[in-house]
Amino acid sequence: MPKLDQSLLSGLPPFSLLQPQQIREILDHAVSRRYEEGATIFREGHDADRFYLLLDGYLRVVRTTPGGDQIIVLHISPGQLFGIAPALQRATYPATSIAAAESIALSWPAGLWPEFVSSYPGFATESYKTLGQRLGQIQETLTEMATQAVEKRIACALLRMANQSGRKTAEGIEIAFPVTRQNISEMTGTTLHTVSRLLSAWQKDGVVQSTRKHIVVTDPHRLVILSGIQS
Amino acid sequence: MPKLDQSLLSGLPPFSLLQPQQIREILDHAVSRRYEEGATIFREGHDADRFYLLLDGYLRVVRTTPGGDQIIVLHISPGQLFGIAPALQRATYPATSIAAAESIALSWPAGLWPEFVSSYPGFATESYKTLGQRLGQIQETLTEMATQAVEKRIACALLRMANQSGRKTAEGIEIAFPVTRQNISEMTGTTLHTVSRLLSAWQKDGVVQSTRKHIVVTDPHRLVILSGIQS
DNA sequence: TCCGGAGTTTGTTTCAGAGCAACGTTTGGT
DNA sequence: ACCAAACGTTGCTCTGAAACAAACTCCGGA
Repeated sequence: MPKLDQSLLSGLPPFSLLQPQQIREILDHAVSRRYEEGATIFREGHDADRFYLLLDGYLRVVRTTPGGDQIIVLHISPGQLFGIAPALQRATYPATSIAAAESIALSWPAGLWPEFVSSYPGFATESYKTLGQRLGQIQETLTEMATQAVEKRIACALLRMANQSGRKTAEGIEIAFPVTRQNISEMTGTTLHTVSRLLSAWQKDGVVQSTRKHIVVTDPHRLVILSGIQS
Repeated sequence: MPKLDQSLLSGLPPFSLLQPQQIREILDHAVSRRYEEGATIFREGHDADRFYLLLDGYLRVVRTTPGGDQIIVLHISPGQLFGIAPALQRATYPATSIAAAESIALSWPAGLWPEFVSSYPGFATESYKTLGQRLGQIQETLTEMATQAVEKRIACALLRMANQSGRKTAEGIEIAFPVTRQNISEMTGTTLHTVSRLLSAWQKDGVVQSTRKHIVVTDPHRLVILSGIQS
């Protein structure tokens, strides 16, 4: 178990109002674990017995259809709570979460949630705020999926990843975790073939630059235009 | 303002644990309003200054794209809280809600939410439970949208409406509020043309029976098969 | 009773994108 | 250093569903 430090939590919104003593309490009850790329943190349908906080890395939250198709519902970045089904009175997790890159997460038993909410000021507020954002985000994805053509959906997906995890580099905005064409197709409800073709075309146009599992958005502005977002 | 009665609330999950005195308090702060079919309760992007409870009728929760396309994110049935953006620390509503049939709703100022949560036992728990279900439901719709063909999506949409608002009649399960082909197309991300064709075909096969704005599922079992759900 | 608009049906045309197939390339394990 | 597996590319075909077009039917209001 890695060494845990107060500073890990004190900078994060759900815990930022707390006293050092309280943070110590929280860490005392936490289990810390490292997950390799591709490892599963919890599975859809399993007992929702813990809730989690991602310290480092990136996660994919994934649902599988009875037919075996997968789709990526959202990504989790460091500092975010996830697997908070227990807070919503759910008996089981509604989706699977998988490490997109090597990741570290803390977790607590589900039974501790009410205690966190009542004992730690701002914790409930911040958690439900996150939840609200997530709900809004999914609604947006749904809308997009229902109304936009494949090309725009893929552009949006790239922009969303760039926004959430983008590192600025000399060439452009680099997506901070490994992404395959298959992954993008699972975010947009298309096939890896179509994604591959589009990415090639965009690369030719100088909008993106990609090697296997690694994407840099070289011309964000043009991608925004392709995504069809206006404002 | 219609007359409000204790029994209106005492049977609903968020309030079922409360004392008559507490319910009286809640009603004292509530505003009750009637909405005609097609009326807007609140609009996407507007200040989230109230939260609501649907007493009677049915609502559509709708999002509009910059391009002017609409999609129906979910339906609200009597007894459900809605417009609870304030509870999620959102400044604005993320979607528009429209009365699908003549409806009656109570509402309270956003500022009262924290008080409800702290004063009324079980209120927070039940509300967040509803929220969890809704999140799960939207994730499911998203998955469906991303992986299933139009025919299956429409079958699923019909089943969902039948489930949520179905009245058992001699002919089958009747959807309790007015639905146009256009509406169904907005739930499934297709065109009213495609919906019309499919509904006609299914009518010929004896699976559904529909007149304008009114649908009865005559053979639910066959519709389940068409929807591709297995278990 | 007639009119107009909202909702529905049906036919035809068109094309984006899925499906299939085959091949190329990178990567990590032994 | 090699091999196998994972990942990516590209061409071709074919179909599901959108787009376009044109009536038809029902309903409420003047």
